[in-house]
Amino acid sequence: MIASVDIETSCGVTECPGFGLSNSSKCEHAVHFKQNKIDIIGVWDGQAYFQFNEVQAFDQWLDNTKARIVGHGFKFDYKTLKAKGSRLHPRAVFGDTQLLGACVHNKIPAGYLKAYNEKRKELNAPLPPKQRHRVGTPLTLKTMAPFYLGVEPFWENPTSHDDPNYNRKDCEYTYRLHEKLVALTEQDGTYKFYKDYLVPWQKLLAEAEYEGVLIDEKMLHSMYGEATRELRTLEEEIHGVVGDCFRAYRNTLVDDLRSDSNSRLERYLETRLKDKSKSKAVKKRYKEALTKAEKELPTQFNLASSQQVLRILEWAGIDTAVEKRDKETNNWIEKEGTDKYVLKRAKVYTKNEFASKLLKYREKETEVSYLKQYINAVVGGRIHCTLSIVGTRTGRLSSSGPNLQNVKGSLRLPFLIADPTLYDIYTVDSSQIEPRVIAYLTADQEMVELFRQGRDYHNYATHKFFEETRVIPEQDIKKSEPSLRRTAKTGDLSIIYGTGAYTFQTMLLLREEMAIPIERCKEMVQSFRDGMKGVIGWKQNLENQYKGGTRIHDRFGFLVQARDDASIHMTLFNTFVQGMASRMIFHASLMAFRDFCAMGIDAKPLLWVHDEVVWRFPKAHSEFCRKLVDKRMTCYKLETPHGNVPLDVEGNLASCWQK
DNA sequence: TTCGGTAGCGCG
DNA sequence: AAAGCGCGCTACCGAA
Repeated sequence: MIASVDIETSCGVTECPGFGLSNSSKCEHAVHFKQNKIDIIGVWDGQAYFQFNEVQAFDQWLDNTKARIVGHGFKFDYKTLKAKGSRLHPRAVFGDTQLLGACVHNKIPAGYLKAYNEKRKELNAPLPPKQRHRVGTPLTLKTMAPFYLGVEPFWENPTSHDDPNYNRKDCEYTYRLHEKLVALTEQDGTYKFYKDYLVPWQKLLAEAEYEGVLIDEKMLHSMYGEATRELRTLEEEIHGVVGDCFRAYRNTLVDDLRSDSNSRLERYLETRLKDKSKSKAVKKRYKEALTKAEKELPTQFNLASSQQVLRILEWAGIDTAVEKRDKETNNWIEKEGTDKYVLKRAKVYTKNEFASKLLKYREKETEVSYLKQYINAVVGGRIHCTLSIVGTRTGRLSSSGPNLQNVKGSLRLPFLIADPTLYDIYTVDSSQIEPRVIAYLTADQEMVELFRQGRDYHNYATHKFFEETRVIPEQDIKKSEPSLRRTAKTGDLSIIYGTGAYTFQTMLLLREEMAIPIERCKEMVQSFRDGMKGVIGWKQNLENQYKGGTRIHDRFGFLVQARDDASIHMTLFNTFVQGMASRMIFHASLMAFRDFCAMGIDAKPLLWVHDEVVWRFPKAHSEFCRKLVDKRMTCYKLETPHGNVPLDVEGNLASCWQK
């Protein structure tokens, strides 16, 4: 028997002012599986609706019926149920309509969503803030049920989320949606991908999110304190330098206030004031208000304001002109910017010291804001991010709440990941998986041979970029031409995806602080492309097929799609390579995890950063586990007419997360 | 006061 | 076409 399940939750932190509220401005506890409480567990078995308030009753029902459960975005429900003591086993979880929705070809069109969200806006207007209808996306039940089932859109009262009637509706619609979307995906030929990969992947993610990663809170706080102090020093230094500039800026603000005050006063005296004898008193009032406003003006620049930084940069003689693409017309337009590119340009081309100062400040400021995020995210000594498997078009994972896929290398020290007395932490990444996947897909003979012979891709690329280096044996490039190799490394992957000379120049400036004339960049890009004719040709052919309506699937059965609002040339091939690489790594972690489970070894992957996986291994078995994980990551058969492309991994066993 | 868009930045 | 792609988060800022 299949049954759909949906739970309603609210803040479960008794000392929180939002306690018991499902959707309040007080807190976000209702959506954290460790901080929420369950108000309703609703179940629809196709015939009848049941409701439980206690997980024990739900477990009892599950034991009796042996139901196979479907849900919508059920990972959250699963974690919450488990955290409240439910014995719900992953085996009992049969499907998820959100994952099905990601697989069906006929997705909700943009126009439909637009209409939905306009209606939403209308209904939201009279509602109190923070208690409004949430935005409808292509994968929310609120939009999927009306679209695929033809039922009326249903607008829950957002202030009382625990209304049993709404829960019943959610359960029923999930149940019907499941039947409908299974049929649709079977027609589309995507059901197999959903069943064999997405559902098991989702279950693995649920286990990892549930466990979370252990944090050394003491270290985290001390790093935050230290970074904050350093930031303050850098900030003071900058404010000390820009004093003149600030006073000029402040004068313009004062002038603005005065002229604004004057014009409002005049208008008032002319049009509103009937009793002219009161004009003196009015003037006095305006004068006082003006003085007060002037007193409240800032006493120093806000360095987080790009508008104000722009003034500083102009004062410091830094060129702020940048050229960007207009989103609508796709034309190049002149703009002003204060970003890293502008600052590095000033630092490298004109040796501007102020630019260096600001770069240092910005870097520290980012560290502080990241550390703050992590401090706020710790619950019970751990951070539990959410890993979304349908959040990206490419099929990569995305991480949120907080995003643990963009943690600066220098900030990874407090991430113990798991109890160091019991576990070793294994950080393993797949070496150069994207060019390897490219070699496999394109079956380019040179690239296949390159990897088969265990050679280095960046050395190879250096030969493609710089004709004059071809007299040097490839294996000697790294030590005899390190600078050229770094240049090649900067562009050897992205140029295949579409990077041109101008972007290449920018990347060289940002990453290597190299100042290369554009003509030289053009030559390098051209030279590289000429050397990669096989790969570029395959890419072109893929794009032509896609334009002709061919459905492109990767070896997992994943449908490869270009971005709607961008050119196929820029996104299709990248999507194929990036996504497939990520699926290979993720699936390898599932295979290894299953191996460990079968052997009774308590090893688990806890974090995925695209081509990097962070595991915890029981100390007694870590060497064995390491070998098995490496094997699972490298055992894919990437067959080409020129032989199989080998894979390679680089792993590090330690007591915390390694860079 | 809130909302939505933008700028900027981190990771792969 | 001077065409890298893929994400999430914070602060700012103008409009409502």
